[in-house]
Amino acid sequence: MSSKATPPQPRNKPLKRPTQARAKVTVQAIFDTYVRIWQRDGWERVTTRAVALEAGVAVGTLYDYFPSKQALHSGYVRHCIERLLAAVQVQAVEPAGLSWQARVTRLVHLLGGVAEEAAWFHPQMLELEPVIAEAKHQQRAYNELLQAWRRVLEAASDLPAMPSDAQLEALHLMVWGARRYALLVELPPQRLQAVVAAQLDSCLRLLAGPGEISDG
Amino acid sequence: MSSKATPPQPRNKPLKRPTQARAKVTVQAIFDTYVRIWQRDGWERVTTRAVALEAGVAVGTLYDYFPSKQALHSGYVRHCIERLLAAVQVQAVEPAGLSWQARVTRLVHLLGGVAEEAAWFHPQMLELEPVIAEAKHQQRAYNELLQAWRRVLEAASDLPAMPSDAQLEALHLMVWGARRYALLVELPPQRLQAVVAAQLDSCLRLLAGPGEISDG
Amino acid sequence: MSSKATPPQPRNKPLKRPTQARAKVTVQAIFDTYVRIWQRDGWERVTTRAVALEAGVAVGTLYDYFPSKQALHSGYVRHCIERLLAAVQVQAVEPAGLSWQARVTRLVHLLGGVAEEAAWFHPQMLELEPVIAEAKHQQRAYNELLQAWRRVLEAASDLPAMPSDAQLEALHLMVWGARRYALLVELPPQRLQAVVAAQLDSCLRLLAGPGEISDG
Amino acid sequence: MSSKATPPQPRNKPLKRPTQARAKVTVQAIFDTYVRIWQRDGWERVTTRAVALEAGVAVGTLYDYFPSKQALHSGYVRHCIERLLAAVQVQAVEPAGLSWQARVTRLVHLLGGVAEEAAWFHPQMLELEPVIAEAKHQQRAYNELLQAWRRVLEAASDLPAMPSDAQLEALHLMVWGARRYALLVELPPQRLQAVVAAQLDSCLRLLAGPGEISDG
DNA sequence: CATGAATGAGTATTCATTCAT
DNA sequence: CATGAATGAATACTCATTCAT
Repeated sequence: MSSKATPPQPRNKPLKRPTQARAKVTVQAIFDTYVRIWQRDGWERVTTRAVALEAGVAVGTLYDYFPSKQALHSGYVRHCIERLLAAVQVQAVEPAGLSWQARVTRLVHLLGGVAEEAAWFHPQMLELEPVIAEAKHQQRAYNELLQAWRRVLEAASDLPAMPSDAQLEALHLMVWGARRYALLVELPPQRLQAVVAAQLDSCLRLLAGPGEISDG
Repeated sequence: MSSKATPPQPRNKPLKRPTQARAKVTVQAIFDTYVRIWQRDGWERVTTRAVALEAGVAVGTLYDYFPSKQALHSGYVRHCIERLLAAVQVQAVEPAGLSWQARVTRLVHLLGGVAEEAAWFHPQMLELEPVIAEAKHQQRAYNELLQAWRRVLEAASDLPAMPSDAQLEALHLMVWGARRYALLVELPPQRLQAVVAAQLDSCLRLLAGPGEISDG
Repeated sequence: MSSKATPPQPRNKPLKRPTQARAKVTVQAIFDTYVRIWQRDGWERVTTRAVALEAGVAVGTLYDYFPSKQALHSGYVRHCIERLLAAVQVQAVEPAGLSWQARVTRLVHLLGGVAEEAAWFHPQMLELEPVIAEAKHQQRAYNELLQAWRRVLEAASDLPAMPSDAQLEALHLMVWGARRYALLVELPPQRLQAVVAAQLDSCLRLLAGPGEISDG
Repeated sequence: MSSKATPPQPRNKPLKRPTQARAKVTVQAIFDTYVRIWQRDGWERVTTRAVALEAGVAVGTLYDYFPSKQALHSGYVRHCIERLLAAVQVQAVEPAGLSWQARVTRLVHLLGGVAEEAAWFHPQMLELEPVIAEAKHQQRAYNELLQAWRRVLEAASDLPAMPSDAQLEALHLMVWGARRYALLVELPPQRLQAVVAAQLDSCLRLLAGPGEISDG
């Protein structure tokens, strides 16, 4: 009888799912434009209108697939992490018959190479992620990558001893965290290369066994 | 209707330098409020108006000290990094007569402890920094911390061999980057502790000497 | 990116007339959904898309029958008023041989009961009508209902004296306006009932004849 | 440590209260413009931007005093009802020594005259009120006006008999509701005048006493 | 000097309407 | 002939910044 209306609640689901081929193209164009604007003009210039227009669609179309700017960002990050994990999972164990050192070296380079591989891993984006979204994406990636390390090492039958969980985490944190930090401070490629070599050396030593450290 | 303000034209210079004691107190209050609001209410709530009001000054006064929001942020980060570097520089070399291992251990813990030490090093803030400002602060901190490592190791007369520049950088990147990354993924304290131990072990090995790594 | 629609240029005529039986069903479904959404979710949620989808047709189909949202609303209100007037006209004169008091009582209750009778007379809707459409529907209903009063009273041969036009209008305005206002302020049923009784009493007196009013 | 931020909740209090004289002028200008645009251009054209600009202030200034469009509307309606009630309360009892008939006549004309008195009582606005806001304003006005009737009648010592509560409500509903409805259907002034006379007559009879109604 | 009222460009988001399929 | 993907003008609201008092 009176104005008992359900309170307006923001949409949280996309109106449409990109089922048709045409729609998939649209979504991909939006993702591409999203990251392009970010990199070219900075975060402040990433507006839904700008993304939509530069992607060649109307704002309304963007909102057909992403119910909010936040959802666009989350969707993009999920998309990226999916690709990252897929790449790691496939390549990490692939060529059989490698020494464990070779395997680890491959993985370190694979993880490191991720940055140059594509714009979708621009460090600024991941840096900002926890601020504008939640840490869950990062945490998922962290755990998945930890598993990747484990699988690589388990596949290496000649490894002297499987590292402890803590060692594994240390390994991953050092390799991945150092890489992220290097991108952040924009370490020149040459220095980066040298650093990666030193880092790899360190990893191999850690995995090679206890060794002897003289503690005077 | 009354005062028609000309459209915002950002100034280039701060109008005042905090030369007087009273001014320093004001600036400190602004800094404190800045980080307090950030932590309590999130980045979205950090507005110049909110900061000024909660700091007990008028918005205009805030703008007397900081010509823009950007300048406020930069000023705050500079302030933090100054304190960080001061702490490192003082403590790193202080107690003479330590073994190099002890020195390195001290430094690693010092760097690691920095995050829990105080709010002025809130990780979210540094994560966001490159997005809303430039990378220069991070770069300066990076270089200064690299010097800290060098000084610590140079002060250790019993160190077998001074590491190469690349090794030094690798060392720092791993320690610092891993720590940042651990904060990002919110690694539980217990696991963090184990990881730090493993990491420290790795650092000590690296510095202990070339060792032998059998590369099949 | 695909179909660039020209900016909305409202058409002037409905493209189809619901001549076929199937079309009438569709129109009825749209009307039903229109009012259902309004009542359930409030005016803000009444969007053409929502109406069409919930009615089980495509938006485009809705626009085949109604050239604009405005037209949909107007069509619905016309539909309602048609039904209201039909009900009044049929019932008002029907049982012959009633006293004029009984006739008036019947009409008052009929008019009053209209609100509780069905959703198609939701008061909010009529309240909003003049805002989003024109007053013409209300005016037409007003005039028709005035005629209903006249017919009822003309059919009552035992009525002492036919009231003047002004009296007739006063009668209707009081009965109908009071009812609308009562709905607006959500008068509780019990109080409403008492009020209706008093009101009816007043009507009967007015019609009974001049009476005597001592005006000091 | 992480992004535990209080969720952004829309402001519900004005940032400023119009304490200074200048501010009061501003608020009044906003109110005037609000109703002017509504009447001149219709509800659809009432946008916060339009109101602010035509009132000669910036949008931000409007939002300094009204935290939302809803609040602006509510504030305006409250403002109007306040004025209405003040007028009624003052004038209803004022000239002592009047007959009860004269008092009632005065009140009826006072209530009726309200519409011509000022734009702030435009019927469309009150019609829309329950849709975009809550019924509470209307209910408050209803109750206050009921009290006005009671006071007026209590002040009339020569009134034959105090009407029952139901009769009082019926009286007010008829007078006020009829007037609202007459405005809605845009009854021409001449007919309105005649109707008011008939209505007044009816009221006086109702109050004069039981009378005799022959019910055949 | 400090103040805080006023500014207004800019943001995310909605929804009536069209038309290619 | 129905469909629903795409359109984009328009809206409420924010907040860094200024300057008259």
